[in-house]
Amino acid sequence: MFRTHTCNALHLDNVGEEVTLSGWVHRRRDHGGLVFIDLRDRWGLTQIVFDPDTNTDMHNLAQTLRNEYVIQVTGLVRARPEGQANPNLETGDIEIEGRSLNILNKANTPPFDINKETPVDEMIRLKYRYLDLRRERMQRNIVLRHEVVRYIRNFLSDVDFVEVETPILFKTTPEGARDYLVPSRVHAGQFYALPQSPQQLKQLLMVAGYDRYFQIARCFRDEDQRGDRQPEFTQLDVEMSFVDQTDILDITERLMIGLVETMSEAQIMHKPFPRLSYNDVMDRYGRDNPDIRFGMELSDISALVANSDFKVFSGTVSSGGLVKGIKAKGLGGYSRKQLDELTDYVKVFGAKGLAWLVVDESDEGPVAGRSSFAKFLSTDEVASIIDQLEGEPGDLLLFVADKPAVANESMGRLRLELGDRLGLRDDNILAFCWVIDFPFLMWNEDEKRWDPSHHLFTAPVDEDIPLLDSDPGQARGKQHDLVLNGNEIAGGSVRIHQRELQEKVFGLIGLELEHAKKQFGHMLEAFEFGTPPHGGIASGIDRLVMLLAGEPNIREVIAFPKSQSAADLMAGAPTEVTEQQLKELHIKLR
RNA sequence: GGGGGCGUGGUGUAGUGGUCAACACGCCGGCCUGUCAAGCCGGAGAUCGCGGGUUCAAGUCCCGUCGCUCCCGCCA
Repeated sequence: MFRTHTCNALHLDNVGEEVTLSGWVHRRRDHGGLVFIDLRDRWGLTQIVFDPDTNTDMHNLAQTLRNEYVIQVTGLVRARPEGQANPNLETGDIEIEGRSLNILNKANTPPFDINKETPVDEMIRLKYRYLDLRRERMQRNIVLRHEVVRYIRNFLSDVDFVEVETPILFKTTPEGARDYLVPSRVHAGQFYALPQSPQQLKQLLMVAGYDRYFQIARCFRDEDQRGDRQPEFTQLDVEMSFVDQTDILDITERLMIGLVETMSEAQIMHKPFPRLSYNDVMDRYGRDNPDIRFGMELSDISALVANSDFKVFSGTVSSGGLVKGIKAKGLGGYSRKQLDELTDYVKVFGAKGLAWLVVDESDEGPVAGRSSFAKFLSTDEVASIIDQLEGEPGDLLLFVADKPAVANESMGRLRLELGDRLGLRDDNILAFCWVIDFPFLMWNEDEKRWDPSHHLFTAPVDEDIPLLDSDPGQARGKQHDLVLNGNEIAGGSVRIHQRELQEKVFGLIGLELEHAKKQFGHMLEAFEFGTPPHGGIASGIDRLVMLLAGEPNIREVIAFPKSQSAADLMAGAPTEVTEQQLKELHIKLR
């Protein structure tokens, strides 16, 4: 038997027991006489004391111990001497008087500190991931991740969901992200694709009558990485039959609230979660994943400046653009340099510039002080702008005039930046909200056609179905996104379950029926065998755990993540393969 | 595909044209019987990511390249 207890288990009431512990040498303190060893396992630390008076040979052996040696110790639990307890340790009231020591395995000096949370270059952490995973931060995150997944499984199982595994080797779909392809040996020249999500399969499970399905599903997308995007990631995938959108939102909301209140100390800002329309959030926050922890909403001043002499504003409005502003409370003292920084910030998102105005005090109330543009406007126009943004002396007003997409995106991002600068984004607050009533279709200017704003199988809002013929851009879809502190953490929709409507949508997005049949024939055919109304949602587990753990990127909550260039720095993947392997797969490199 | 940041002993950093590349932690050795980031003393350890160039002289400047990272594009 390697151990009788783990390293976080012993307390004063175990005093007098002979115990055996196994683990890693976390730290050693060698006093020449006494040798103290902090023994570590996943559960915690226990101090072992080796005393030369107890057993000289064993004490000598203890002096040879080094960090990360794997050892087994048997000894007597005893209370620490008066005043020697360590309140920072769960086991800090006791120690083990070492009576026998067995070195199970020696260890090389690790390339970085395991026993300290010192920063280490990410390349080295990834190369020695198995050592990084030994560190407290990663152990905490990986265990949290397990607890999150366990909570989800229990919750959904308790309300009659069935977990079903779906294939990893599936079929390529040219829509959406780039696929990871797997060559077929048996079928020369043909390829499987790794699923970008189990979308089609979960809908087919509804056709099959499983009614309530979920899966902790691995998904694959061959796109460039971000801090919150890995080539393979994990989704909580959910699909339900005989539901409308409200049913999906309600159960997801119950799951999220239960999960977060169990796993996190942070406070949920709004219960129930606000349900906001796409148009509303775009107007107020400039993006479809708003951070509603703080106000500082955007203000559309297009109408106020449509006829002004300032061509940057009026010209933008007359060509269908927007002029949107934001009030940065108390930042009127910003220097030219700081204003230039903010200008550079919005330029990243396509804005051509940033107009600014500092509000000053006067006898008649707030007036324009320093400004990049006020001189081009009438006094009344300036006054109406200050009035609409509720500018007060000392405030800084900022504006972008551009196409709606650019004005919204750049100002929406600027709002987040200002929120950071003003310390308004408190990590101890979790502000969930639903975004619904998305446009059903988005005009694709490059291809001159409509694209589905969510995916091909999303249903339009019932009352908007006639609009599909008359004014498709105005139709809303039964899509829903769950947003947490400005991060999209789940998204889904009610699906189309009737073939006629599905074919109509294919037609709208310019997908030839013949082509559609080739790609999605199995779906279309399935829909004719008695498909229940259904819908669902999928949630990014990595992002969710990242937010719950307070980590800045999802690599910190994934045991073996890829680098930004999609490489595994530990194992060294991807690699070249042998000529023989290529030959079997009918592949010639070029 | 594009833009920014970083790359110096094992780790984290300092060094922005001129001694022998500095400091902390770690490592090795010695001393040390109540530490818990133990302490004190001593020591080893770096062709400054790689290649090229400018210069009397390059860790430092220039070009290229590789890697990590952040962002834009991309991500139905």
